[in-house]
Order: sequence, then C-alpha cells, then structure tokens
Amino acid sequence: MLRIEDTDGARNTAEASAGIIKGLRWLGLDWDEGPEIGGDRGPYFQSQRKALYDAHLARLEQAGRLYTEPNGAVRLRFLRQPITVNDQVCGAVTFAATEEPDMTLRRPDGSYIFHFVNVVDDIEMGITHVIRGEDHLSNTWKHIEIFQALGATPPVYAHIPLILNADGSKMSKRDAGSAIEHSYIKGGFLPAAVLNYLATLGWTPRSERELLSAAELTALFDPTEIHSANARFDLVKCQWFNAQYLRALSKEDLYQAALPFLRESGLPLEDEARAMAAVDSVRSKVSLLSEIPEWIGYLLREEIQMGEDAMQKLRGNPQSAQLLQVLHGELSALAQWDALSIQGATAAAAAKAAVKPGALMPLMRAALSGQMRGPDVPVIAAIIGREHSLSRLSAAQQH
RNA sequence: GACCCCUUCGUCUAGCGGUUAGGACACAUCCCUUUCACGGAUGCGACACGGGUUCGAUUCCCGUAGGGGUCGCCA
Repeated sequence: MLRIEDTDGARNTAEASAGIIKGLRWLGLDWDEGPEIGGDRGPYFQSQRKALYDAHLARLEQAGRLYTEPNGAVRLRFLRQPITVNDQVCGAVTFAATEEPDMTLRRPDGSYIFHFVNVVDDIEMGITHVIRGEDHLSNTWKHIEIFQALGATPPVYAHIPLILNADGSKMSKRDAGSAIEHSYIKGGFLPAAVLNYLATLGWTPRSERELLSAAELTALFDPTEIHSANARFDLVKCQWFNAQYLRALSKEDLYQAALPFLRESGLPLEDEARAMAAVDSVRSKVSLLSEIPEWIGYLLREEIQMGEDAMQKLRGNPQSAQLLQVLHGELSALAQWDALSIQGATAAAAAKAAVKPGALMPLMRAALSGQMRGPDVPVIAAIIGREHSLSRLSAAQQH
C-alpha cells in the first residue's frame, strides 16, 4: 500500500508527491493499493482523511486523555509508564517516558500532527508491519501510547539504520544517492542496479551472488536480518552494480535505456541500426548510461575531432601516410564490409607493408576515431561504414 | 543537557566462545590485448580502546571514546 503523508500543507505539494510516485515506479516498486491504483481503504492522501482523524480525536476526548492549550492546541496526556518497543531490528527497547512533554495531536488551526494521523491511518488501513528509519525509534513509544489509548494493537516494528554519506555525515535530500530523479535517473543508472545496490546497504542477502533481481531479493529478504548499524553510501560500488547490469542488457534494451542521453547530446540518430551498434560497441567501456554519448560521437557524426594523442600517433611515425595508403587499398577492395572482413584486410595490409598488425592498428584507430581508446578497430570501421572509413583514412594521410 | 541505536579491512559486509578472521567494491601488480575497457590471477588491508566473565574472547557483560538519532504546534 502507498500512503502519501501530506499533512503539512505548506511543505507538501502536488509535485512532491508526484516525485515520490515517479521515483518508486522508476525503481520498479509497485503497490496494490494507493494513488493511481485505488483500493477500499482510501483516500490514500492524509490531507483527505480529516473526518477520520476528527472521529478518533473525539474518542480520545471521551476517554479523558486530552486537554486543550489556551491557544487551542490539543494535547494527549501521557500515562507516564515505561513503554517497551519490541523492534525486529533493535530488539526490546524500553523508554521511561517520564521527561517528555505531552504530545500535541492537533494544532490551533485544526490541522493534525503527523504522529497522530499515522497511528490512526495504521489502524484504519490495517497496517501490520512498520519498517522505517531509525530516526523514528525514539518516538515510537509515543505512537504505541496512542494505539493503546485508542484500544488498538500496535503493528510489528522494524527500525532500520539511516544511510550516511561517504564521509559518514548525515545524508540529506541534496546529497548524492539521495534523490531518485537527480542522483539516479539523470545520473545514467539502471533501476534494477540501483535497487540491487540499495538493498545490500544495511542487509546482506544470504546468497552466493550479490547481483540479484528484485524478485530474488524479495524471496531472500528477512526483516530480522537487517543490520543495526549505519551504512555509508558508496557511489563507486553503486556504479559497479550499474556496469554489471549494463553489460547484461540486450542490444535493444541497452539502446532504449541510453536513448534519453543520446537525444540530449544531440547526436544524429536517424540511422537507428548504426546508433544501436555504436551503443553496443561501448557497453563494456562505461558504467553509466550518461557516459555513452561521449564515447560514440565519432561513430555517428560526419566530422571527427582529432585528439592531441591521436595526432601525435599519426605524426610520430614517418611511415604513417604510406601505411594508411596500403590499408586504404586493401579495404577498398573488400566485397563485404563487416568487422571480420575488415580484420582480414587489415592483416593483409600489414603483411603487404611488412609490419606487424600491432603497428598498423593504432594508426588506423587514430585515423578513424581521432582517439586512442575505444572499441576494437574493425568494429569501429564496420559501424562507420565503408565510405566514411575510407575518407577518414585518406584525410589522415595529410596529417 | 537527557534518552535511544550503533562500532570487523578505505567502503559494503561474513562471523553468532576455539577460524591462517572469509567475500565484494576500491587500490596495486601480472596475464590477456592494436588502444581503452572487460575478463582471469595474485597482492594490499580490519576485529575502536580499557576492564571483566572464561581454560580460551572479534564473538558475552560493564565502562570510555567515536558515529548516528530523538527530545516540534516538521514529516
């Protein structure tokens, strides 16, 4: 069930809840009841459940547990008895409950406080398990007191440790790894990879492998195995997970996933087969989708940008022009233009020029891509196509 | 200030009285190789500190230190 906790009208906006829903959907997390789905325990926005809260407040009033401040705020009178939280993660934690001031349930303007509406909703919606951040542990005895005051049984609690930044400081909404949209979607991550990594922070699947699908994680999950210590967010390891998932994607799926970043980069994508081949050729070079465009620019654009190292490669060898000319000749004669044929022609050119293929390949790479790193050279030539490959080889002879 | 949770390699962790303290990421080296990567191999590297309990503590208990959290008419 998804319930939107938007009791604070000033801070909660439609965009905020839309962001939550979008983030959950992106991660592949769904819900049986709630916004966009419906269900018979709604409404699922706390801002629409005021009548329910009024009714429960009236019951507490009848039980003599409330009093009203001069300014109109309504407070619950605590019983001042020790309360033990039986937590699935932290164990039995007892709070003396003697020092805390009585808690406010309703503000002078008639709006309700989060703690109260949460308890009411948990009762009304039949919530059995509450798994939430450890920051709520110290307040849980207050929730239990409200449950008991309403004659209800509290749910099973599991308070999980908070995730910290890499330097151990508290993670806030602006920090890397915090916001789905900003950190992951725009960062070039795959949902399954992020879900997998996040699941291993604060909980270790009892499995030989750590690369696990949502279904596998779900099957393996046991709340009593959740750790009780804070974990730090490690962006590098998260990227490693992403790289693993990237490599496992089909050619088509990888292209679809990369498409938003390709479009944003302005690369020409009219020739979809070529664009798809280009993306596929660098899958083991990158760990993020967002890195792909910079790796494949020369594969899709008409013009190439000669890098400094590539220029030096071409100029460093006095035989460059001659070697490239021999290569040009062999490649021109090819009947088939595919990586394997190109590989063969390159070997033949090297033999004809009496040099090792290892001497020719770097020159060919520099000429075709203007860079000294990238996919296999024959693959580059195959993707670029015969016409552009030959013209680049000719142009490079001028350097 | 009071109260609560926590403490194993740099990071995520396995361990639940007797282990050469294991794995993953990162890092280093080597192999593979036309480049950059991928992949494979090897290496580096930890039980916060001090007391107990015990024949024996990483493991159990108590302190100390350190980290995180709560004490709202925020959620």
